[in-house]
Amino acid sequence: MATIYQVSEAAGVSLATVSRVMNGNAKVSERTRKKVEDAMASLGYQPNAIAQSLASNRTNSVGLLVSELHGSYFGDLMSTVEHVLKQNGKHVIITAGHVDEKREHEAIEFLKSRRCDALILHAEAVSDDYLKALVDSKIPVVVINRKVDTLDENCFVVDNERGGYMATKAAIDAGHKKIAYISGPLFKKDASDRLAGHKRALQEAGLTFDETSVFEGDFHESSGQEGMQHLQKTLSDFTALVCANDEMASGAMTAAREAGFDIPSQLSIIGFDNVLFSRYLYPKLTTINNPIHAMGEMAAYWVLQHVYDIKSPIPIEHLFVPEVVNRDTLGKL
Amino acid sequence: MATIYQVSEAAGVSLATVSRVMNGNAKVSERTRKKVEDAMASLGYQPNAIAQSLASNRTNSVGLLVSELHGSYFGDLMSTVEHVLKQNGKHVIITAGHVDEKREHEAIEFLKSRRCDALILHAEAVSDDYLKALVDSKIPVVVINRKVDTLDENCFVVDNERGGYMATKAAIDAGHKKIAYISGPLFKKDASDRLAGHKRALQEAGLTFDETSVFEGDFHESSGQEGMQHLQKTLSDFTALVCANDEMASGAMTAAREAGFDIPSQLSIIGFDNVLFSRYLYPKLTTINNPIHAMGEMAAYWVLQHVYDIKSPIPIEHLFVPEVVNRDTLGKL
DNA sequence: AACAAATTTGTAAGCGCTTACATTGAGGAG
DNA sequence: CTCCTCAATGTAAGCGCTTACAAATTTGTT
Repeated sequence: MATIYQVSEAAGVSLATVSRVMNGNAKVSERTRKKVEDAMASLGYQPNAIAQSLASNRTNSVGLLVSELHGSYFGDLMSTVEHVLKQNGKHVIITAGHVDEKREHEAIEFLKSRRCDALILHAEAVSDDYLKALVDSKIPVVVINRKVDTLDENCFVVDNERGGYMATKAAIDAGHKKIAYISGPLFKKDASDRLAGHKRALQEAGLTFDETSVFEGDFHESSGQEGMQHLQKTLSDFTALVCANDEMASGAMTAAREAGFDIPSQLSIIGFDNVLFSRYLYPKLTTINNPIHAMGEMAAYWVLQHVYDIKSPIPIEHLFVPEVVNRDTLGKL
Repeated sequence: MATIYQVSEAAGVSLATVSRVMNGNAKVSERTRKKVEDAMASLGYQPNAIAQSLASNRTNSVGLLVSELHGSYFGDLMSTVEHVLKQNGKHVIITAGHVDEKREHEAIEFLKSRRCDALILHAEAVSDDYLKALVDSKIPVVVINRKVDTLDENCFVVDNERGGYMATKAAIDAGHKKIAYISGPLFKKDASDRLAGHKRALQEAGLTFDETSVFEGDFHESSGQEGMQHLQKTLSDFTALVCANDEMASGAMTAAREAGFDIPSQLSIIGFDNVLFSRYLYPKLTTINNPIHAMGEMAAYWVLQHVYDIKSPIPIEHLFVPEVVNRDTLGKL
């Protein structure tokens, strides 16, 4: 593997000059530039990014922490962030935190040790204080899908309360009066916000909220099944079921079908997130769009603007609004 | 950010000693080790991975090229590879090639420029010659889901021909005589292999293969829909449809349903890959398991063994066998 | 107690780059 | 022709580590 030294020798110039043509930031005469470029080409020279980073204190890479490397939601997020950043010559280093405090922490430390120029975090398990300390530590950080008190400028979130409200409102508008709910784990902010929205919609419509009509799941498909089975036993005659995410909605659909319900004529189901596969379900799932694509894009633009001085083509916004995606699982009553 | 120099000063030892306790590879007395560790802790020292890499010529990171960052197939692959490697203290740097020769090439060059210790490639677009040159260039490389002639030792593949055979055989065993096929883009080896298996199963059963019974898709859902619509017009009375992947099977199911077919009583459908969402489809898709998980794991173990001298817990194998996953879309005739 | 061997620690030379600063050489002004 | 300016290039000091080798210290022997 050729080094800059060999290139400089082949071209008959100094190291510094080779560096200059590589980075294109200082004046180099046309003639020497040509010589250097020829030398590079003939040696098959490839700069050592590690050495560049060490010397320049810039890695041109941004760290991305996701909870999992699989699943539609994170797939979307990774794709989007990578797309925007790569277009601008920056690279993404992806790590997974698995919704575990220790592992998230390690993952973030790893990204820091790789000297990423910035971090984009979908961190669910680490504490607010840790995130605040991180921001204070000077490394540019943005947080996706989580609102940390004094860090408004760094957070990009969807209005989960509003989304939960919209889901239930949609059911109410379709004539449903008895609406069950399968929530996510309520210690998670997004889960409890969505449930709060559900309650608000109920109240606004003059319907009374009843504890027994909600089942607390864990955002995974299986808990959607469990939830449906449970609700069916304990709660009579509900005609609509709002689920706090699409995975659980899918599980609930399976359980409902097994119990002999036709969807949507006998039971309406509404999901949340609008992940890719919600379209593949049968019937196609009516859900709330979680603009993860837009958030990822925005986070990437924020980084470009704040870290690399590349102006964002769109104004930076921090709060995203969800919307109803009407498909086939919500029936009119 | 503290440096090794500050630690050495605080601990009252030399740089080298600090380095030694960090790496734990040379003898250091208990007392000095303690001093150094205390100094590290009190300074919140975090080694600069970039500098370590430059000096040691080891990055402890392996590059992973996938075609896309989203989708179940690649999600599985990334998760598995990361899991195995992280357990052994190695990190994964993920890039996407988007099935485009130029972009795959760039992605690989990026990984090389980051001085990854090894590369795990799901490369679909670059040439065999390029891959051979890469292997020759001394950087440890493994190739997933693609067989390159002289590179047996570096390739991990599923027996696609056999998988195609099994899919069609399953339909035949269930009593089907007229079987349609939606293939992937035939310039791709896996797609043509699967089709070859299909033909062999037909032949073995004494059924004649007919060009008009196959539609060439592109592995995406929409081409499954198109394929179904096309076949339905041009081909009469087929009772089973084998699709070269699950996405297309999903599309075909949608189109079939729209055309009024009941699955599986009127039309059986078989997919390929057994990606996560195949379980969410309704009816649940009968498919061929593509052991991407096992391949990813094996590739990671290969790297651990060949690059880091960590013995693989399982024997290294290069050819993986697919298997039928019986669910609900294949009906008996 | 004296010395060799074994163990622990220190010294300093890189790893492949970037960049502040110094040098060189043209071209223009007087 | 001399002096100055400015653009182009070179020099060399790091960036924060690892590691061969040398030096110092400890341990074991007799």
